[in-house]
Amino acid sequence: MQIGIKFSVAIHIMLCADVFRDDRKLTSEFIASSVRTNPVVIRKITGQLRDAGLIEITPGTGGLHLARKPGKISLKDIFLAVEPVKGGKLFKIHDGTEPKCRVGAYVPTLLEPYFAGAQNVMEQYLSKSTLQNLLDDLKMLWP
Amino acid sequence: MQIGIKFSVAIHIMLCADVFRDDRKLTSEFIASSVRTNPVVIRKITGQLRDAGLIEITPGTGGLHLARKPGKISLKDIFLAVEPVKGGKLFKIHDGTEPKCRVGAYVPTLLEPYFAGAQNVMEQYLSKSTLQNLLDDLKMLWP
DNA sequence: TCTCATTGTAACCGGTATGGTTACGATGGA
DNA sequence: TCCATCGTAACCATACCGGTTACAATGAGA
Repeated sequence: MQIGIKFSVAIHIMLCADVFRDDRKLTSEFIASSVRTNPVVIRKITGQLRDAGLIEITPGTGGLHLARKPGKISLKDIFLAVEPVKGGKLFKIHDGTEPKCRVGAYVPTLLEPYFAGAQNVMEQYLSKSTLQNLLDDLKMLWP
Repeated sequence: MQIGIKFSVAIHIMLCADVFRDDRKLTSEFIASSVRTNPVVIRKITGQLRDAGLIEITPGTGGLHLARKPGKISLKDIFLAVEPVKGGKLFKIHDGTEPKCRVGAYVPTLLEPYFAGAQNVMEQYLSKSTLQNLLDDLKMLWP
């Protein structure tokens, strides 16, 4: 079990959106060439980022840009935009347990807050890192 | 994308192991009746818990018991025992990105520490909750 | 030694998610 | 009107999930 690549690709897209902002029109074709995948894969993800209000896309002509400053976009924003976490719960809990059993009857209720807490600290952590942080790091890596 | 029910079932098994310790022999059949699933599902998970050194199982005769005190078993121990997180990395990162691109060339390296950090805080959180905490909570729920 | 409840494990199955691809209509500026 | 581009549906191969059947191996007790 792993969280899929849509999250990392989405971040890749957002970084391109800022870095190439003044240099070129950011088409799905160009971004796909940087990610090395199919343009439709990019368009599916940009669609989700747009729905979440993180980017704006010009249909027809083409091109996209960030909807807010990179310092105001967190990794949590991006994560929630593209990862289909069913019902917002990262951890599944088995249900339909035996109600006559001293353990089975309570397990789902019991686990709920523990799982919610674990998910919460992770999202909290992601919300503290912004696109700006990544951009700063990226520029440090450039020759 | 969600983390599967093996984790919650594994916790369920561990709770049974302690609660019914002195009352009955803990067969996969009995545990399955509490979880309301197939005994083989239980045996597959108990096999992983045994391999991780969290429980001991008597083949032939049947029955299982905790390998250490509930206060010494954390949710992280259980999580790592049963969830097949490939390569230990919770977040996948797309690879094969365009090396000639100022963004593509660095994205995988760039994201690594952010993702590791997010995974780390979650596991850290899980490591702070023990089976004993759950047992205490459970007893509070009993009539 | 034989019996029998139990565990370990392989094989299989339907359902669903993933990641990618093709195809085509809709959009909007030149 | 033309044309590059986006939006979206449809499709595909692969993998994973959760469960099920089947059967050999185990070990206590008659």
